[in-house]
This record gives sequence, structure tokens and C-alpha cells, in this order.
Amino acid sequence: MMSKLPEKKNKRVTVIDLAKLAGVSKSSVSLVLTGSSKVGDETKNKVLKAIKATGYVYNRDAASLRGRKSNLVAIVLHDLTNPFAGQLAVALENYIREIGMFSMIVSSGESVDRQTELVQNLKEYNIASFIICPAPGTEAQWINDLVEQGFPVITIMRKVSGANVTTVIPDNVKGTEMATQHMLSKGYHKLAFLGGKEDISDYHERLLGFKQAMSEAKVEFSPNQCFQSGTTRNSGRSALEQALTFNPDLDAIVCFSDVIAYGAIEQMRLMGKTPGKDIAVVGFDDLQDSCLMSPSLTTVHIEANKIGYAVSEVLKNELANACDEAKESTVLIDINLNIRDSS
Amino acid sequence: MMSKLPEKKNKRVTVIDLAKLAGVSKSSVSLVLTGSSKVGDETKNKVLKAIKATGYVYNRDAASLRGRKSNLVAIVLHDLTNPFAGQLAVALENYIREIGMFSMIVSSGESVDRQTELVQNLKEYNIASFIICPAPGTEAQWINDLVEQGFPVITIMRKVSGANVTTVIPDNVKGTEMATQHMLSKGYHKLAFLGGKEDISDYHERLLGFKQAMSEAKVEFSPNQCFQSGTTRNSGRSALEQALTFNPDLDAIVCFSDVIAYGAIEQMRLMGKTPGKDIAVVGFDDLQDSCLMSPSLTTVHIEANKIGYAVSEVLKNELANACDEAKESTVLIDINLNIRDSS
DNA sequence: TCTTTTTTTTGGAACGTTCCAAAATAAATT
DNA sequence: AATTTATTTTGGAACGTTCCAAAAAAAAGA
Repeated sequence: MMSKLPEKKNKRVTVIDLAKLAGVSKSSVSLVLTGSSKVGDETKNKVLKAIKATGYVYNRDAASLRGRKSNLVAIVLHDLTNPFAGQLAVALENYIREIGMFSMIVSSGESVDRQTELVQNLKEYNIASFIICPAPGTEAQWINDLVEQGFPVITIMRKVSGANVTTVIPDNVKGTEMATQHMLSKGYHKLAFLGGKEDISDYHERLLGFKQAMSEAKVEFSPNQCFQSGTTRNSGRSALEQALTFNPDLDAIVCFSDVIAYGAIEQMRLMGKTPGKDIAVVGFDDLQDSCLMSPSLTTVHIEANKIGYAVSEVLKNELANACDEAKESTVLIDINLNIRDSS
Repeated sequence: MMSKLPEKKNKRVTVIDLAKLAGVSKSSVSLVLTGSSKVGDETKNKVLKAIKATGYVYNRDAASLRGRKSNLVAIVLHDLTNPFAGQLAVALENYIREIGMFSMIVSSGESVDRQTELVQNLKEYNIASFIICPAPGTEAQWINDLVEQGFPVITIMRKVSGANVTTVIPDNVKGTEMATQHMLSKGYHKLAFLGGKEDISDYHERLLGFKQAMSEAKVEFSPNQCFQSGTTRNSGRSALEQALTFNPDLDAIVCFSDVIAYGAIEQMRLMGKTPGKDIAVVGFDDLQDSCLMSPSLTTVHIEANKIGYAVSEVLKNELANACDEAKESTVLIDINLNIRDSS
């Protein structure tokens, strides 16, 4: 009846084109596309062949508009410049992919404002779930609102108390407790706790572990032994400087993180002390560099993959029973102490 | 006339709801939403008020389905575990945001297969442009196909020859040339070039700079002076070991990257040599640690922000004149040599 | 005041998918 | 063979937006 239409140039291939080519209805094509079990083998093959022939690419915007759940997971990290964050990002990406989701990473740069803006923008896409390492100062209410609006949230590495979500964190308390016990058992008793700041939850947890180990061993603890700082290498330097001027015969330091430990070691050298000899050092994170430097760094090892796996499990669960009311809960990831030359 | 409708529970607020509330048509709402200039101030305010009142969030899926250009930029990095990649990611994210786009980051882990899979998945979203740091072994044809399919591509840090796209890279040749000149001028003449591998473009460029500086200074070059390796710290160690067994009175090394330099320094110490004294060292990248370590590392500084800015400019341009035919071109980012204690 | 021009507003169609209810087919049971 | 039941297939409506063409309102010119 109609003459053959001139092929529209550069037009995207659609489900209808596939249907026409395969000689079935668009509904059948959709069934194949979504992997439905109730489609005949014959039609399925016809459609598959058409897909191959045309180079069709699925349009998730259309699908998600119609109501299909998205498979996009947004990973909001505190700071991609931080080496551990990089490891974490890859681990999360891999495990999230394994449960059939697709993840994208953004970085808040430790700024709540930027974090808020990012998440606000992300809402405009169809995000199945947020995985957030919260910037310092993140409000529980903000997270709860997010959940209220129907976005599942999982927090990682840092806990926001009052937020009705699952948090996946390493066993910080046990970590510094083991580290401190190790120092004490090695005969060091003039300890200091270096780095970290009160505005993130890990600080409190890691400091708690330190205190617990001290009181267990009946060694007196004083708040003067703590030297807060930022999270950079440079702030590790100044933390050690302060510690050493306050207490010149310090013989061991328990550091909030490896990066802080790196800085402290540099400063130590500058002040004429030998790390691992004059002053023992233990870190937290076990970055790749820590086993390669000299002296190699004794440190609490966090397995990024374990965290990634745990998050993916929580996520899978959460997406399955979507309508459960949210509850505050914590998944603790076990850590272990890697003893090396710096202690 | 009509009775007040019972509010549908948990239903997303739509443009129509806004229209109803503001007492205007949905078309007017759309005009406001897209920032059109031809909408009256009065209606605009009414709509704005309604938006605030309802907590409306824009649905990009619907918009993009209807034909509106997406503002999503996908950044495909080679390896987020690499410290420079982290810096780069953050810089790119910031500058891309400044031109009104939104960026998401994924990591290929230096695997072409993974890279292919990622990009294939990303096509299903509405991606305005790809920014790719290509995994080793990436085919020019693959990139050209992508462009052919209507996805603008910009490659960074590594050039894929034959790919008809713009590449933003640091001036690698000049970098190692300056580094090598510096070594020669300091009186070191028994040089080696450490690390890197033939399957990425920067290796060739950086090696070329090394050779050029040598020939300029009339110092003989031999392929035996090059010790290829992976990109990890550990491979830097073994590269130095090889170099030193081959030529025990080596007095300076030009390294493919800072990470390689770190490894080489470790190995040097293990073999009883003092870095910066027995053997001078120059790196490439200028990672944050390089100025803090001891001896502080002389290295070629790449400004991640400059790269981020350049990419955003190219991107802006590319999105503006969308239908230009693609051409192979290169944007060279200037570098400079930071001279420190290791040389 | 009546046109003409410009500015602002508007309903309806379209984007590419999935869901629904119903139709068509096949298989199983009388 | 006739019915019931189970399996596959299907057209049409819907998702929330933007674009278009045309209507309405306002401003300018006669």
C-alpha cells in the first residue's frame, strides 16, 4: 500500500524497529529485553537476532520513566584524593556490579554543602540507592529525609547517629584497642593518640579503643595524650610536633590513620628521632605504601573488599524488601593488626 | 466545581501538579523549568513558589526521553587506586560542574574488557559525552565507533593514535627532557630510564624526552638504559634492581612516574645506596607525598586542575558545535620541573 | 478605534519503554 | 470432540517531560 519509506537518517533503533524486523509485537520484544520467563524460545531467538543485526541499545530513560526500577547506585565519597577512598571505590564498584547494579562515583570533598548539592542533583536521575561516606557535619535529619523520599541509603566508614539507615564500618574500637595492646605489650608506656577530629564518628571509636586498652592494662589515660588534627599528611606532622613538645620522652604513637602516621614519621625524622626505634608507630587503614616504606608500618588492616561485599549484601537485601521501615543498624567489618618494623 | 481530590499517597510531584497549583499550564511550568526567557515574570514567580511548596524534583529521564540533551558526562578512568587518578577525578568533576554538566566516575582497572563493558552499559543512560583515560590496548576503532554512534569522546592522559578525538595530555616529552637536562647539568652522566611500558602512549613520549635531552647534550644513549616495568611501586623496585645489577655505578635515574620513583628509592635503600646522594632521582606526576617525603622528590609537576580546565573547555566547545566532523587533535598541558632534595 | 506586530500562554502530540487486560494459541483434561 | 486450563502473544494506555503550532493577550502603530 505505502511505498517504502526512506530510512530516517541517524535515528535511534527502537523496540518497535526490532519488533518489525523480528516479525513479532513490541510487547514480545520488551519481554525478551527484560528477561521474562514467559516468552517462547522461537520468538526470543528472533528478537535476539534482530538486536544483533541492528546494534540496538536499550533506553533506560524510557524504561525508568514507565516505572521500571533503576539499577543505578550512586556512591558519594568523602574525598577521592584519599588513597583509601580510591581502594574503597573500586571494591564497591566491583561488588555492586556483581549484584547486577551499576554504580557511579562522585566526591563531596568533605564538604556538606557540596554533598547536599550532589545528592540533590542525583535525585533527578533515577537512583536506586545511595551509598554515602558522609562529610563531617552531615545531619541525621538530612539522611532521614532522603529515606523518607524513597531513596534507600547506606552509610559507610562513618556513622551518623540518629540516621535510620544501615552503616557498614570497620571495627574501629577493636582496631585501636589491638594496636594499643600491642604497643603496651612491647613495653611502650608513654603513648600518644595522634590525629583525627571530633566531627567524624571514627575518631570517637578509635579513641575509645585506645582508652579501653589503656584502662585494661591499668595504664593511666589523660586527655593530654590526644592530639587532634586534620586528615592530611601535613596535619600528621604538626600533631607529632605538638605531642613531642608536650611530652619529649614519648615512646610510642597510635595514629588515627596511615596518612597521619606518614606525616608523623616525617616530622620525627626532622626532629632527630628514629621511627620504630626511638618512637614506635602504629597506623590505621594499611594503605598499599605501608608495607613498602621503611620502616614498614605496623597498622590496622581494613579490607576494602570486605566492606564492598558487605555493602552489596545490605543493598541486595534492601532492594528486595523495599517497603520495610528503615532502622538504624550497624554492620561491623572485622579488622586485623599487621605487625611490621615500625613497632 | 470539583471537590478536593484525596491526595494520592507517595506519588511523585509532577509538572502537572505544579501547573494546577500555580494556576498556569504545564507548558508554562516547563518553560520556567528550562529557564526560558519568554515567560512572564508573574507566571514564573507563581511556578517558583509552587516548586518550593511541593518539593518538586525534576525528572531527567522524562526530559531526556522527550529529546532534551542530557547533561551527564561519564568519566572513565584507568585506575582509581592510582593517586594521580584521584586528583584528576576531583579536578575534572569540579570543572565539568562549572560548565553546567554533571559528571559520574567509573574505573576500568586498566582492563580493556572492563572498559568496553562499562561504556556499553553507560550508553544505555543518556550520556552527553565520554571522557576516557584509555586502558592499555584500547583500539582506535572502538573509539571511532563510539563517536560514530553520536557520543562525543575526549581522551585524557593517554593518546590512542588513529582515534578521531581530542586528547588532553601533559607535555610528556618536555617533562622528561627537562628532568634529564637537569640531571645532566648537575653532572650526572650514568643515567637510566626506569619504569613504564610500551603499551601506553606516555611511555613513548617520556622516553623520547629522555633521549632528546641526551642527544642534545651529546651523551650517548643505549636501549640498555631503559628498564620497563608495570606502574606499581613494587615494579619500581625491581626496575631499579635490574638497572643496578646491569650498571652498578649508575648515578641518576629518570623515572616514568613518582610511584616508580618511590619504589626505586625503597630498593635503593635496601641495596645500601642513599637516594639523592649516591643516586639522584627524578619522578613524574608530583604526587602530594613527593614534597613531604625525605629526601623530597625532584619531579615533573602535572597540574591536575589545568587538565580539568582544558577538558571542560574542549567539552564546552564540542557540545556547542555538535555536528562538526571529528578530528584527531591534541591539547598539550604545560608542565614544570620541581627541583627538590633527591637531585 | 481598529489593525498590525510582538509577547506570552496553551493544549495536544511525541519520545521509547513497560504494564495491563484481553486475545490467540497450545496443552491437558474430560 | 469438547471443554477446561495453561501458556504465549498482543495492542493500547501510561510514565513526565518538551516541542510545536496556534490561540490569547499585550503593545505598538495606523
